[in-house]
Amino acid sequence: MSLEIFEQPNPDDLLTGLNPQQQQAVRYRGRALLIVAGAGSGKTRVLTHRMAHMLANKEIWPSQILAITFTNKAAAEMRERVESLIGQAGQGMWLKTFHSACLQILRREAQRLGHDSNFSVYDTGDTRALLKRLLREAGAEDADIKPSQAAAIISNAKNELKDADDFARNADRSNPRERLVAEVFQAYTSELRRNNAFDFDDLIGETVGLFQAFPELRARYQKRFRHVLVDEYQDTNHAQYALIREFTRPLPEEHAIFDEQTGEVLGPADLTVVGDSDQSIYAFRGASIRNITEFERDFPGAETILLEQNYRSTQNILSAANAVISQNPYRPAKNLWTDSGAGDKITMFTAYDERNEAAFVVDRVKKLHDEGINYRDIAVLYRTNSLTPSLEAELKSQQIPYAVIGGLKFFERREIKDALAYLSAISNGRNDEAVRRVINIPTRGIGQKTELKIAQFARTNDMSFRQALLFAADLQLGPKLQASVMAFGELLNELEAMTVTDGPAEVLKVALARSGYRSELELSRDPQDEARVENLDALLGQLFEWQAQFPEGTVADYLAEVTLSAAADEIEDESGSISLMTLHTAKGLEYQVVFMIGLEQGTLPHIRSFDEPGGLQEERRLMYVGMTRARERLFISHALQRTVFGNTSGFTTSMFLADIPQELVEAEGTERSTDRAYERSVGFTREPSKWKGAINSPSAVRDNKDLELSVGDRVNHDTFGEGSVVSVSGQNPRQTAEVRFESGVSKRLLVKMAPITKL
DNA sequence: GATTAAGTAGTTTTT
DNA sequence: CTACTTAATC
Repeated sequence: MSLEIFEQPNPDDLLTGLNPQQQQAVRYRGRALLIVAGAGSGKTRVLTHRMAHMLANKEIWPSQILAITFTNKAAAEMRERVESLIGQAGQGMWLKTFHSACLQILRREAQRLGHDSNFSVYDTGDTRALLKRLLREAGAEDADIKPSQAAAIISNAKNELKDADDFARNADRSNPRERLVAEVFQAYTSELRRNNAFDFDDLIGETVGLFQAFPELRARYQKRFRHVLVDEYQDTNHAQYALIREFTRPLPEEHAIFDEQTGEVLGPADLTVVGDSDQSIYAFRGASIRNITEFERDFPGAETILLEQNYRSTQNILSAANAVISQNPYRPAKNLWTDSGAGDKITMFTAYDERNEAAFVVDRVKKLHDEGINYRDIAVLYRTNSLTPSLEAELKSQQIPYAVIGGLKFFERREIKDALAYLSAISNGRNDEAVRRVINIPTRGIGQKTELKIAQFARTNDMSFRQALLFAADLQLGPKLQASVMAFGELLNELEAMTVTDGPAEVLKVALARSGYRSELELSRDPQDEARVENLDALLGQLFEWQAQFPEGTVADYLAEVTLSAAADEIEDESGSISLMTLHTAKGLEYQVVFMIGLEQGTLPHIRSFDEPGGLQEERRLMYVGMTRARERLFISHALQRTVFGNTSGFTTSMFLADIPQELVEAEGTERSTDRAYERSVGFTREPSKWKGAINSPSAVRDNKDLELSVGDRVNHDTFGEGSVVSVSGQNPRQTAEVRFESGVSKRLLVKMAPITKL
C-alpha cells in the first residue's frame, strides 16, 4: 500500500486547457444538457472532464454514473481517462454500450420476462437461420421474401418498440407479403421465448418493456443512476431513446425515491447527450433526427452547447470536409474551424482499376513509413467490405502489416460458429437452434428426417429439443440411430455438468474432443479443414485468455460478450499494422493519415442509396465522417474501372469530389489523361508537368494515347500475353475492348490505359 | 442418409 | 466470383 496522502484533486483544475464552450459544458448543472459536438471538437475530453468534475466535487458517486458509448473500446478508453483525471475513484461507474448495459440488467431480471438468466443472445446469423426455418414451415417457399428481408422488417418494428401483435394489428391484410411477415414475426417471437433467447433488438426493447411494466424496478435503477450520459446521440434509434427516457422520466408518486441523507424526494437522473447531426450514419438502423426533437420536447429548457473548434485536422482537410457536408440541405449552419495550420494538400489519385488503386495506397504507405510514420497511425477507409480483396493482396505481396477491422469476422466462420453452438447448447439447454446446428456435427448419421422427428416429439411433449434427445427410444428409430441420438444427448448433459467445476475453456476443449469434431477435421483430406483446426485452436487460446481475465465468467457471459463485441473493439492500439475498415466502423476514431478509396458514383455514394429517401444525404455524411478522421494527411482515390464479383465495368467519379475546392487538392494519376468529364467535374486543368509524381511511383498509369483497336487485331498484354480483339465498345477515354487471350480467358480492357500494345 | 456435382442467385453500412 | 442450394448418385 502506498503511504502517500490521497491527493484531493481540485475540481477547477479540470477546467484548465479547455476552451470556454468546453468549460461551460463541463460546469453546467441541470436536468438536461445537449452538447452539439462537431467532428474532432474534443467531445470525449468534455465528457470525461464533466464526469471527473462531478466526482471531484463529490456531487455524485462513481456508481451513480451511467455512460453509454458506441463501442466497448470507447467505453474502456473513457474509463481510463476519467480514472487518470481523478484516480481510482472512478471505479464503479457503468460505462457500457446500450446493448451491454441492457444485457446486464436483463441477466438480473430475466425471470420477470419468462427467461432464465443464462439466456442466449442471437446475432444476425442466428436470427436469419431461425427465420429461414420459420418461413419454410409457414409454407413461404414461393413467396418472394428472404429471411434477411423478414429480419430487417422485424428489426425495424422492434426499433420502434412494436412487437409482433402491434405489427399484426397494423399490417395490411390484403398484402400477402405483409400477412406472411406478421405470421412469421409471431412465430419468431414465441421461438425466441421457447429458446430462452433475445435478439439484438430485444436487449433494448425488452429492457424498456421491463421498466414500463415494473415501475418499482425503474425506481430502483433511477436511484442507482443519478446521471446518464450518452455519446454519439445522433445514432440512437427510438428504442434506445425510450430506454434513456426510462432512466430520466419522473417516477409515479407511489414509487418515489428518497435521498438517504436528507430524506428528500429525489427527481429523476440528469441527462447529458453528445452528438453531431452531420455524423449521423445509422439511419438504416432506425436512427433519426426524431431523437433530437423528442429530446427538446421531453426536456424543455434543456441547455444546448455548441463545440465548433476542431483540434484534430489541418485547415485544408477541414475546409474540404466542410465544403462537402455543406451541400446537405436542411442542415443547421455550423462552422467548424481550427487554428492549426493549413497543412498538406489532399492528394487525389485516379487509378486505372482496383489493382492500380491498391498499388497507389501501398506505395504511399511505404513512403510514409520511410518518413517515420508508424503503420498504426495509418488507416484505409472504404464504403463496403467488398473493396478489401485487391488491397489485401497488394499489402500482402509488399509485406506491409495490416489488420482488417470487422468485415468477414472470425466469429462468423463455420467452424467457429459450430464451436460456439456447442457452448450455447451446453449453457442454455433451451437453445434449440444451437442444438440443432450441431446435431450432425461431426456426422452422426442424424439427418433432416430424424431431426424433424425429435422436434415434433419435443413440441408435443412440451420440452426442449435437447431434452427430447434423451427420449430417443420413443422415436421409432433404427437401433443405430437411436443410440446415436441418445449419445449426443448424454454428451451435452455431461458437458453441462462439467461447467460446475470447470471453466468455459476446458469445457470447450473437451466438447471438441469428445464430440469427435476435432478429429473429424484433423482426419479430413480437405485442405480447408486444416485451417479450421487452426481456427478452433485460436478460439480455444482466446477463450483461455478470457478465462484468465474473468475467472468467474460463465459460458453464457463469454458467448454474450462475443456476440456483442463491435468491430472497432478489435483494434489493438499497440499493433504495428495499418488498419482497414469501413467508414461506419471508423466513426469516433482518428488517424494521422487516412486513405479513402473507391470514390466512385455507385460505391460512395452507394448505388442502393439512390432510391432511398435521404439516402444521398446519409452517404454525404459518411464521406464527411471519413474525411474528418484524418489529422494530417488525407488521400482520396477512385478507379476508372473495377471488377466486382467477376464482372468489370467502368465507373465515374463520386459526385462528392466535385464539391472539394480544387485549391485544396493535389491530383495524381490518370486524371491528366483526356478524361474531360472528370476535368469538368473536379475542375482540373491539364498540366503535363505534374506527370512527375505519377511516373515516379510504381503505380504510374499508362496512356496508350490514341491507340485504335478493331475486331480481329492482335495485342500483347503485360500480364495476360497475346490475344485477339473480339469486340470494341464505347467512346474514348472509356472505350473498352474485349480481348480473348491465348490462355483462353477473355477480358474487357480500357483501350486507353490497359497495359497492351498492338502487334 | 452421405457425398459429390452441377446449377443458381446474390453482392451496404452494424450492435 | 463465390457461397449456397438443389439434384443425382453411391
